[in-house]
Amino acid sequence: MTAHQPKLDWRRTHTCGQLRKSDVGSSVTLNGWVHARRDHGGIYFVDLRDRYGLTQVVLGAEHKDAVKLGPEFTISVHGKVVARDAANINKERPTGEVEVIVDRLEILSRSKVPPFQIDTDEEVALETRLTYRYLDLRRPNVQKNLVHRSRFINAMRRAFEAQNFVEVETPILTKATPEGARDYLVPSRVHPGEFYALPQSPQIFKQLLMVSGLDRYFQVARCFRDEDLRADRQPEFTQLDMEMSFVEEDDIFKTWEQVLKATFKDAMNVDIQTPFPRMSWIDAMERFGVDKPDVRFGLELSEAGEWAATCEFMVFKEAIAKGGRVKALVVPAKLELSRKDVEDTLTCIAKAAGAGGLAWWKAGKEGGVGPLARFCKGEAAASLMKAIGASEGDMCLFAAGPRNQVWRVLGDIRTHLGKRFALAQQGTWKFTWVTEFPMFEWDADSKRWFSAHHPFTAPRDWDLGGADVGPQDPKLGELFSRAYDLVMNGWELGSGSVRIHKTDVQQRIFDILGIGAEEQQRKFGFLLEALSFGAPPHAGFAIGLDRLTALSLGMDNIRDVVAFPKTTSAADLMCGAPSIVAPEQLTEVHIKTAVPPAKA
RNA sequence: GGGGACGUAGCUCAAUCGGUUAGAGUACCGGCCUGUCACGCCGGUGGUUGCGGGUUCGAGUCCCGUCGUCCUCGCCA
Repeated sequence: MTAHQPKLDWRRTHTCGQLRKSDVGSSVTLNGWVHARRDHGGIYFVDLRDRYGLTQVVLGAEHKDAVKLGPEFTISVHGKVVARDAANINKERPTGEVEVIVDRLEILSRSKVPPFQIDTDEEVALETRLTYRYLDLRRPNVQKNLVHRSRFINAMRRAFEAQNFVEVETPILTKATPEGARDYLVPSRVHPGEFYALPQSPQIFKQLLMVSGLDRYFQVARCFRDEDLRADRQPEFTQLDMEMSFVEEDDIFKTWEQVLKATFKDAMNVDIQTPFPRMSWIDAMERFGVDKPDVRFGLELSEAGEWAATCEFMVFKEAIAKGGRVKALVVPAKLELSRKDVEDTLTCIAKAAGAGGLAWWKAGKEGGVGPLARFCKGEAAASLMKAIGASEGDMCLFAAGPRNQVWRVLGDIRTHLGKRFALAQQGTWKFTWVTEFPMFEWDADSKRWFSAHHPFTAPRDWDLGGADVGPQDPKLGELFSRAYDLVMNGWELGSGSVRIHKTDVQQRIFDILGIGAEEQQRKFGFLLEALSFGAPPHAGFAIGLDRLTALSLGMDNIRDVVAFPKTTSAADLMCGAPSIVAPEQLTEVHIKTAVPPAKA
């Protein structure tokens, strides 16, 4: 007659971040990982950790198992919640006023000694962290980034749904595109010698959804680009992608301003300023020298062309005569740039940006100091100071040459100075819409035009002669598009455009890009066909969620907000991807590699 | 594809001008400790200095190559 013994239940009644003074007296069961252990001979303390926090559990001498507990063992403890003596309260922890006196300990899972310590904030080499990413993610500071990301994305979802958007999934196995980034290819088993491509973005599909009448679409979309990596670029990344019908730029801007305002409030309780200021691309370049200006600080570029045209400094004079530009960056005297700073560091930046050198002048009514001083005698000094808005003692830096180079030189220097003097106020999020980008960019190597944004972007000024010029016409470089970027704190967060919704316009753009009629049909026939069935005017936008969530945490490496990121060489150190595959697998998909089987 | 930095104990780092047996902290193992909270104290194990070659009486250190990680230029419609 064996009485039926109910099996002891090891499952938790509370999490490790939950217990407070109000729980004193109750019996609880906690599950978690052994974080830190403190053995005092007759008494043994364990900080038990789970996603929610740490709770100190106390084991008396009767628990012989306790001394066998290793770091990162997974255990279950049952016991009574007691209040700590005033002297023993840990003010650093939310659970620090209580502890659990354990009457039952069960080891759920043992652990090998971990390759690095989970219970410290010691910096560990990324190589090791990524190899054991599942352990790295146990570290509270790393884990909280993923939790934040989840909260952030869900807040965005709610904001879009509140505005009647429909979330639609688009294919991952799709078609290679001739323009843009390098595609990741997937061989087809069923169609020998043919390939799918992973999407660089859901661009064409979302436009087709507008043709379908979905009207408002969004998606948390994974995108793939086979290009080299950076701190802010992974080969696969996530966009919050959207598209709207019967709208123009304004509507997209307003929608996103609402979504981002709601998201920052919802996920972070941060109030961001809306509407976001708008700035044309040409203004951004002229004022800041870059298309993604950090507007948290001033230090804007000034115009020196008029002064340069009549000055005695031949480099300036000739630059203007050749149709180039001369601009200046006036660095206030209080920032204290030394001659060495200018002639070493800043000149180095200028040269890297394509300049021959960096002309400088410490402004002064008596002619100032520096290489430019001898051209600034008498009236010239005063007129230059007036032209560029400099005061006595300011350090004035000049770039002369083709406008793209002038912008870049001074833009790079401005960005550098912003970082060096910490000019940007931390903890603020300043958004700007940058609008009216150039339509085409000339590629000197292939001697043809490329879309600055993508080939489906509507031109702003179709009448400017664009409809008649041939595909080699330099005038195409003067055309602007209806593309726009969202910039925050000097980062490009996302981009979008008003789209072409007419077949003939789309065909004309393909013509200019050197995509012939036959190729247009083969590669984009379905899109051109779709546009011929009453396509509504539409526009869209996509934001890089990895960058946005990283920035909202004050980080500048997106690996910190990606669960399983890849290295600079696009490898996954944990699972060992990419890897060779069995010859049979290759045969099945009709692939023969040109690489000898060296690393087997 | 180019440039730069780095690679030493499980982890984080040190090692003088090229010179004795490559050290420290931490982790781990053993011992002690009933109020700690990154507990403390005592003792111990632990090294193909990424890998291969070269120079040298002698290489962690210098040279060449290679692999890996990071940053960056090109690239990323």
